[in-house]
Formats: sequence, structure tokens, C-alpha cells
Amino acid sequence: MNLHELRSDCPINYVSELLGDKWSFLIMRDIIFLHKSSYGSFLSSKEKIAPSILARRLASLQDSGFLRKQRDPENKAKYIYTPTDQTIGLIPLLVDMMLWSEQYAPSLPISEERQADLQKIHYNKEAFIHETRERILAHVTSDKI
Amino acid sequence: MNLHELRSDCPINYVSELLGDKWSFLIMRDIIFLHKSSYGSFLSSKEKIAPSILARRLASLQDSGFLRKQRDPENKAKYIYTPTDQTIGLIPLLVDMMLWSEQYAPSLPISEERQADLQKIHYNKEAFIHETRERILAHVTSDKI
DNA sequence: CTGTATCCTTAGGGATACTG
DNA sequence: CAGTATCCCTAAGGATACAG
Repeated sequence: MNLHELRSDCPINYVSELLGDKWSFLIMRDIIFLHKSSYGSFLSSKEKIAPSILARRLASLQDSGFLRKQRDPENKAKYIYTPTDQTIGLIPLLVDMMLWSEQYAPSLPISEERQADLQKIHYNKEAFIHETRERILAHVTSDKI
Repeated sequence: MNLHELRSDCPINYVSELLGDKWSFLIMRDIIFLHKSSYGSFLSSKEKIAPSILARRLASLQDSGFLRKQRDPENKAKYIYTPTDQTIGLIPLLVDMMLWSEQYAPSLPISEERQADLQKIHYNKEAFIHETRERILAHVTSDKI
């Protein structure tokens, strides 16, 4: 079975393939919530992804349109990875996931940062989404200058 | 790396493990949108899941609290699988996934039923979620009687 | 009808060493 | 710094036949 067959009756599976891979998911987290942008910064995440796997995942995320790869204008020996529109479009989904986890798996450990995010979300969900989006756009833009 | 480590800084990954497995995801689709409830009906989905895999996935979904298994009161030789609260709690997420797919992968094929769902969602998202939830609850309850 | 039991096969995780 | 190149290994997919 391939992805195309699946999607023919289940559009949500296109999202699922991305979100279902734990490494791709971690990269998304790093990019969206932690504002990381370089190979080295992803590699140094505490989850210890192997270099070969990271490279494979980055290429795959580029292929499927979730990442753009560019040379760092400030350091020609460096590359930076920036989120695309469709990546930014995932934010509402990620927020719903956080809410679901909070409600149905409340005993799980959670970082202070994510806990703080949840409070903001409960206070004003749309504002949190907007804020997160703006913060990413600011980063991406400043990287381009 | 195990799931627990991941979750320590990323609550959304708990959802991801479920949604990332294509077979589990299909079973969720069958249960939530197509109101299937028996082993045989899952097996006959056009995606052709192998019996051994279906059994494994059903057991795993039960373990993680997404499915309840009961004897069919009308037919003692039969079992029925019903969604739990945490499964029903996924509906808003699935809706967001459909919206994302529609926006960022609009050229993908989609069934008429799902297309109709999307129209309802655009017209009134909350109402669609509510409707879907109620329909499932009605099925689950009628199964119990 | 609802599964198990086998058996085969492959994709992909993971570690480590090395290169432009 | 940003990756390749290997190599190993096991988890999981998939097909088919059989059983309670």
C-alpha cells in the first residue's frame, strides 16, 4: 500500500506521514517551538539523533515541501533550514495535539516551556497561534536579510 | 529512544504515535467516519490489511486505550470494537488535518463523502465536530443495548 | 466469523568512522 | 560545520494456511 492509495479516501493521511515519523516530528518541534535552524542544532537536541538519519530526514522534509534549505548569508560555510508555509500551517494542528495530550494523558511529564504554552493556549488559543506564527516569520525574515 | 523520553519535551508525540501508524490511522478513520466496528469490516476495507497485522493493531489500540472490545450482544460469536472517550477526543484534530490537507495538498484525490464533510466543516466547524461526536455516541450506545 | 501461526523479506534505526 | 559511507541488526510488514 502506498500513500496515494491511502489519501484517496483519507486526506488526513498526508499529514500523518509527516507527523507519524518521530524524528521528522522532533525536527518540526525544534523549528516551530525552539527556533532552531541548523544541522548542528538539530543534532544537538537531547534526543540524540544519528547524523545519517538526520540527513535523511532533512532531505525527505525538503522533498515533501516542509523545509527550505539555504546558505547562511552571515556564514557561507553554513546552511540554514527554514519552515515553509505548509509547515507554518501545521501550528493549529500541533496546538490541538497539545490540548489532546493534556486532557487524555495528563500524567505525562512535560517541560516548563510547553506548560507555559498550554496556559497561553487556554487563555487565548487564536492569539497563541498567531504569536507563534509571527515569531517564526520574524526569524525566517531576519535570516534572509 | 523510547516514547517516554520524547514526551518529556513534546506532549504532542503521544498523539503522533497513534496517528503516525497508517494502519491504526485507517482503523480510526473506519471507526470515526465510517462507523465500522467489527474485525471483519476492518478487514474488508479496500486497503487490504493482512489479518495478522489487523489483530496486532487492534490489540495495540486496546492497550493504549483507544478501543474497547466487547462481545456483540446480538451475536455471541462476534466481537465489536468501540471508540473510547480519548478516541472521540481526536475528532477536532482530524478535522484540522482535513483542513490542512485541503489547503496545502488540494490536488490530491478525495472521496465524495470526505468532500461533503469538508463543506460542512467550512460552513460550521464546531457543528460538524459536535455532529460527528453525537453520531458515534449513538452507535456505541445502540451497540450496548 | 475472529482470529493464530508461520515464514519470508525489507525498510529503516542506530553507531561509528571518515570527508569536503 | 555539514554531512557521507558503512555495516549491523531488529522491528514490522505482508502473504498464506490453518484453528477455535
